[in-house]
Amino acid sequence: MALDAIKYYRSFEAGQTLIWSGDRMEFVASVVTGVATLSQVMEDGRTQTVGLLFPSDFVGRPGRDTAPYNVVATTDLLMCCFRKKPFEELMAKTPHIAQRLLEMTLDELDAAREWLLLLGRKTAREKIASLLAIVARRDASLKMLPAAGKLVIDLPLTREAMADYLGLTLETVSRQMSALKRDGVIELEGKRHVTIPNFDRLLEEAGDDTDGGMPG
Amino acid sequence: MALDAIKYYRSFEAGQTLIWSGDRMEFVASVVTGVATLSQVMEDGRTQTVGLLFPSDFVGRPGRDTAPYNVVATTDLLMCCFRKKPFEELMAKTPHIAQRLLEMTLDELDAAREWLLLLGRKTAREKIASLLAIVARRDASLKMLPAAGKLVIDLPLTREAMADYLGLTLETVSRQMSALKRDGVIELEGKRHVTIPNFDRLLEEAGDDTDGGMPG
DNA sequence: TCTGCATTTTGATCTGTGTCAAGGTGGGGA
DNA sequence: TCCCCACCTTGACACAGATCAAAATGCAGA
Repeated sequence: MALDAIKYYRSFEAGQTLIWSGDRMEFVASVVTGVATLSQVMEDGRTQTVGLLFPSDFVGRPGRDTAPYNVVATTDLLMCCFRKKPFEELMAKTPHIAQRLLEMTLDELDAAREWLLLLGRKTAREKIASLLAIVARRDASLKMLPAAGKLVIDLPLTREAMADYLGLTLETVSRQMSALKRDGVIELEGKRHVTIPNFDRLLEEAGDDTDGGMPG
Repeated sequence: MALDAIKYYRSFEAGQTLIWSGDRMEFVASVVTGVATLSQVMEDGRTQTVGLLFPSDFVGRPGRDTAPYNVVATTDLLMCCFRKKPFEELMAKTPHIAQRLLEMTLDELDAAREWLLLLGRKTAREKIASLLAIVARRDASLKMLPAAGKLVIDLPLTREAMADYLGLTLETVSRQMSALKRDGVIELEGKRHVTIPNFDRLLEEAGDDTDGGMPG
C-alpha cells in the first residue's frame, strides 16, 4: 500500500504524555502495541478520559492542526505515524482510505455513545464491570483458560486512570474492585491481573442488555 | 446535486418516536427543521440521551441496517430522507460525499467527547449551564436582542428530556434552573423561554475553558 | 371562560459516592 | 537482601443529587 512510503514508528514509555492538548499535530497515527488514553482536563484539574486507544486504533484528524486532547501512554506504547501533509494528500487521491476512516470514526462514535450511557446512568459497580468487559474484549493479551472457561486480563490502567475513564474517584474504583472480588465476580492476583471466572456474570453486573460479541 | 434525485421529506410531531432501537433502517436522513434526540434505554428503564439533532444534522449509518438508538422528535420535526440503498451507491461513486460525511462524523465525535467530560465530571449546575450554552449556539430560533446584548432561546426540550441528556433527574434539573434564575444567570418566561443576559457569565457557570465560538 | 391533566416546582429525607486521612503492599534499585 | 516510594486499600464522615411526596402552573379542549 502507498501508505508504507510515508510511515514511521515511535515508541513511548508507560506514563508518558505523547501529545498535549493545544499542541501542533504534525502527524496522524495508529497504535501498534500498547494502550493510550485521550483525556480532557478542566481548569481546576478535573480530568475525564474520553477515549481508550488499543492496537489498530487511530489518532488524529486530517484537516485539523492542533490537538484537542492529551494523549497519554498508559502502558509502553508503539505508534505507527504518518506525517499529516502526505497523509492528507494521499487521502484526497484514495477514496478507499477516507471510507475506511469513516467506518472507524463511526465505530468510535458508537463506542463514545455507549460510554455516555455508562457515565450518565450506571452505578459505580456497573461502571467497573463495564470497563473490565471492554478491556476483556479488546486487550490483545487476553487468554481464555480453555478447561475452566476463565478469562484472564492484564489491566492496562492504574486505578487512577480507571477512575478518570469512569467518572469516579480512585477510592471508589478501589472499593468496587474489592467488592467485585468479595462477591466472586472477579479474582485478583496482584493489582493488575484479573481473572473473570464467568463472563456472562460480569456482563450482568455491567447492566448491558446484549452480550456485545465476546470473541472466542 | 445528484442527491436531489433520491430524496423525500417526512414530518413528525413533538414527542413522536421516529425510530426504535433495533428497527430496520430503510433510510438515512438529515434534520431540516426541529430537534430530535438519540437515546439509549437500559432494561430497567434508565434512559440516557446520546445525541441531540439540530437542523443539518445527519442520522443513520451507511452500511448498517438496524438502528442502535431510539430517535425521538422533541419538537415538531421535518426530516429529509434518502433511501439507504441508492444513497450508499451514490456514496461509493462520489468520494466528496464520503469526505463530507467523515467531517460531520468527526465533529459529532468531538461533541460526544465534550459530553463525556460533562457527564463524568461536571456538577448539576455546570451541566445545566452547558446545555443552555449548547442550545444557544445551535438553536436556529435564537435571537440576539441587539441593544442589551441579551440572548433569547426557546428550549426544545422538556425538563425530563434535559434530565435524560444530562444524566440527572428532572427534579434536579428543575431545582438548578430555579437556582440559575435566582442568581441572575438566566431569566425565565414560561418554562421554555430562556433569556441569557450575559453569555460569558453562562459559560463561566458551565465550567468551559474556551468560549466555544458563539456566533453573532 | 372554566376544567382537567400533563408538566413543573418545591419540600423532606435518604443514599451513593466524594473527601479526608491513615495504613498496607510490592516491585525495582542500591 | 532490604528499603523506598509509588500505588493501592480501607475507614470515617460529608454532601450532592436521588427519591418520595405534594402542591402549583399552564395549556388544550369543552
